[in-house]
Amino acid sequence: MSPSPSPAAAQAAASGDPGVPSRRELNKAATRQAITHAAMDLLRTRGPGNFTVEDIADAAGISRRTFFNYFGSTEAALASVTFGFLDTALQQFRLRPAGEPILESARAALVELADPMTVAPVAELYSLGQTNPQLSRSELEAWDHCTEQIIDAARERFALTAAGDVDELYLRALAGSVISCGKAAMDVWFARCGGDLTPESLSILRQLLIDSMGLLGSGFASHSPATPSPDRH
Amino acid sequence: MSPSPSPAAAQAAASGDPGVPSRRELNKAATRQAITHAAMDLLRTRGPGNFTVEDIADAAGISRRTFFNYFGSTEAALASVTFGFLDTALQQFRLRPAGEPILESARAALVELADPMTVAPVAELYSLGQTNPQLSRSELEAWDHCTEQIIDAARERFALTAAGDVDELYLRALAGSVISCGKAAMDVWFARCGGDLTPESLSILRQLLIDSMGLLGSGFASHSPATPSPDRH
DNA sequence: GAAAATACTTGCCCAGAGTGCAAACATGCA
DNA sequence: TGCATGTTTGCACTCTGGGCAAGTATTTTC
Repeated sequence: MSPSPSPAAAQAAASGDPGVPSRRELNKAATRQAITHAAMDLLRTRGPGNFTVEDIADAAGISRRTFFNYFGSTEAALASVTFGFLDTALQQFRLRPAGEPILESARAALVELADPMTVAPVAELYSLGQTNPQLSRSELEAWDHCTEQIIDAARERFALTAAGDVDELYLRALAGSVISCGKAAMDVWFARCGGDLTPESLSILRQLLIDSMGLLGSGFASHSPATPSPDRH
Repeated sequence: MSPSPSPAAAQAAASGDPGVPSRRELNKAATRQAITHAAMDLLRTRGPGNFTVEDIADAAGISRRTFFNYFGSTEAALASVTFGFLDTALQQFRLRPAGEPILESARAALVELADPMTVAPVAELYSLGQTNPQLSRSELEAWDHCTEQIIDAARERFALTAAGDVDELYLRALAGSVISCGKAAMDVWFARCGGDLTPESLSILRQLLIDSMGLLGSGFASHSPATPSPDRH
């Protein structure tokens, strides 16, 4: 309808993201959404392992074949929820000033996750999928993928401040540990609060994330592990 | 043939492991071995993704159906190699004195992995499977499984020295970080030495494992990351 | 040491996963 | 409008994974 939507669309397609999304992009995004929604619905109503790709496709109003154009498996469709969640953290991390200590950046990025809109889908996925090994495997993959991305982000940042080569061991060990600690905080939170989304529960999550980064920053100071540690051991 | 194999066998079956393994146990162990060997062979000769469960079964001299009595998938069969590898580390960890600082125990356990016989199968698996996403997923699972076990081992240990409740966050964050650092060391080693098994290469691996534990113990002290840290840059 | 109990293997069968291909359809661009 | 390019779909096919029941090996009992 608009006289010249084309150039804008072309630009959007050519460059990365910004600009006006084309019709095709909108369609794809909508289909993607429809699929994950349908998958989550089925997970809720039938429980893990009790529905097929065909069921999801039907519910999403597409063909089985098209489902596979978007995701490689039921679990992948569900894991996209976790991917989105972790991408949020990653974005936050990238926004932090380059001069900041890296653990501080990580802490800040992780704390952003303790937000109702952000954590809700993951909390639900977690509580529904707890028992299913297939699902857990996909979750692991999501966390691992995030680790890789943090490594890249951290490498870029260091490349700015330090000349010469970056210490790969430092990078990978740090990124892996940060993610592990984030995961640990989430696990403890789920175990303790059952994925509750009340403000109190979220503030517990926030504190757990902060504490886990604190532990990491202090080298897991050999305090008696029964002492939660905020002040001296 | 022997006059009374039965009582011994019964005892072996009844109790956990020790004692004389029964015929059945030997057969099962042999089949298991045959499967993983066959799978590794096929991985070597045809490359990842280019052989089926049926191929493995044929090569191992069993039926396809029997394969599935042992492993749920091709990847699971291959991942058993990694499981064995990580179990070695876990055993070492459990053998450490309870009073020792936990990071020191972890360091000691991980260093044991830098042994030709232990690391060889994993090194091969790693170099062959690098590209295959299915395989990597199974590897992730193995590391995660090991993390869970370390958590259990550490919890037990703390239960001895500390009264009262154990801090779950501390436990999970620590175990996760230790494993992540071990993984990081392995990754860097593979990238640098390509899974070489020469003494020099193994000594590099050993040092990487030690260094990664050092980083963890120092809270990733905010040194310039380009400085590999043993002495000053 | 033979028969009964138990564990393991195998073949058969079936539902579902995942993928290549080509025809139909939608969108973008001139 | 009409061509180029991207997306969806149906179809056919191979492979996975697992239930079941009959067959075979091992262990236990008498």
